[in-house]
Amino acid sequence: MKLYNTMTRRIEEFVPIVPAHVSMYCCGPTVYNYAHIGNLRTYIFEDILKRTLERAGYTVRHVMNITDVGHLTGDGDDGEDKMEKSARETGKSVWDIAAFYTKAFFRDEEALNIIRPDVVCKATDHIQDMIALIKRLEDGGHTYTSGGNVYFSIDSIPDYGKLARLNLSDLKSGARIEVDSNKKNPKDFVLWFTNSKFQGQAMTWDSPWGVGYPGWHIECSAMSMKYLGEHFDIHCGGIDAIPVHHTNEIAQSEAATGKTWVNYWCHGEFLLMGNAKMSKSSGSFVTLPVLEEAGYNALDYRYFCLTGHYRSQLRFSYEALDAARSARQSLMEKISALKSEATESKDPGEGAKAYMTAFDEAMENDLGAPQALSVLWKMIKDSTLSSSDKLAAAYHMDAILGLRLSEAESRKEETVGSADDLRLLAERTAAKKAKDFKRADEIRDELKKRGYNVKDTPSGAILERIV
RNA sequence: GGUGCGAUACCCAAGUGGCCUAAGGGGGCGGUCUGCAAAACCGCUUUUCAUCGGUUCGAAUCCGAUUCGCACCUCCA
Repeated sequence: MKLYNTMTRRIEEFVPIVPAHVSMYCCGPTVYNYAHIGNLRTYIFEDILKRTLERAGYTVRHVMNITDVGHLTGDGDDGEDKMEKSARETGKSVWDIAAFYTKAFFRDEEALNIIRPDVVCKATDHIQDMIALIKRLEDGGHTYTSGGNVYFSIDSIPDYGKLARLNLSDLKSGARIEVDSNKKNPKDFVLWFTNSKFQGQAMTWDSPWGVGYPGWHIECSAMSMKYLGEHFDIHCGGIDAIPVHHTNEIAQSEAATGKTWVNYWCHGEFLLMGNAKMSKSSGSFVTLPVLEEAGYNALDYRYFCLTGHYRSQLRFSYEALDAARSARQSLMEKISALKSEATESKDPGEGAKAYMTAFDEAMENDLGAPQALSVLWKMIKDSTLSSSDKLAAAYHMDAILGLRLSEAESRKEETVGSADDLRLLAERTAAKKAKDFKRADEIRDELKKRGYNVKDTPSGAILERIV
């Protein structure tokens, strides 16, 4: 299994800390709003990574956090809590907001056939773990208190910014924002707030430094170490997390333990909307339910994501999504036909196995999903393979692709349409036989109005729901 | 101002020194089948990889310049 590691900027052979086992932490959603399809692209990438690791023979322990304490918005470390803002705008409590959007998030994940992580941990359930970690940093001399807040001092460690390859002297902190005057170094960041210029925070906890709430980065360090240990294999997220969030996570985690924290850093690229990235803060964004209401299946979006490499920007457009939908529907149609032709389930023959191997090789080479998908199509169209072999190979591939191919309806079992619809269909068949084509076409039009296409297959006419 | 990344045929998108006269999908066109359609199947849409120059026996792939686009240095997947 080969993976691109952001830390080394190279594709490396993956070597786990514990043989045959992978510990993987993924930055989860901040639940103050719906996830948009750009967010979801990253979770699809992580799901594909996990499935591929399992195919490669590893047992994966997958941990994801839910940021329900809210990251801040606006200027520097002293902004307004997004959850507070959302709560104020909707008139609900911050706890209600978090619960509502957490539920919505997992509904989207389910629709996209993303396997639920082994551990899903909420920040608000782990405040004591964060406090303990901050205490440890304080004892190690990595913190200072200023203006009521506890800061992490980046000058207390030798290699701050190594993931992002930040050149500290060239950075213009404050080029776009005002620097917090309490900071000794502009890149220092808050571990614990007791002093916010926004009063009336609903979420506060007691701590050795006073009543307040944790900074943005400490939750991922505290929870990942709690569930995966102080040294684990893979940490995932979106590329935007590299220069600040992951950089600070590394700083505080390695300062606390004094050793390497994570071996492999994997980042998913952005989904572009037109020519710009999709973002929550810009106000307008597309969610999965928006696509579903427009008549797309969530899996059309999953397929769309698979057509591009996870480390390349992918441009979203409805034209591209239409293409993905056509391709996926055609694939389901072919699987459906194979299901009715396949005779017995046995070990696939050599020809099919060659495709399966090519598929796995593409996936295990830094997740070459687009190439893997092309292997699937070539296999499907290979006339030298039996239907049984094709079906077995397709299922093997779908264990990673996650397109729910096995749920394609078999033509044999297909019973689309009500009794009345089927009676009409039979009447059309009779009319055709009697060469009453006028009547036959009338019935076909009527069925179309009812939402079905009529398909004349070698084994007789069938109905297909118009999507 | 600094730092990364990208530009591939009608569209999306792989490929990163010879197996590339560029995978796969979508769309379009033509054909087979059909009473006609739809579906299915077959073929075409492809000597071409932003531009210019260089390295090399050989470049979409490496180097340099140019143009355009994106991202990050503020929260963001």
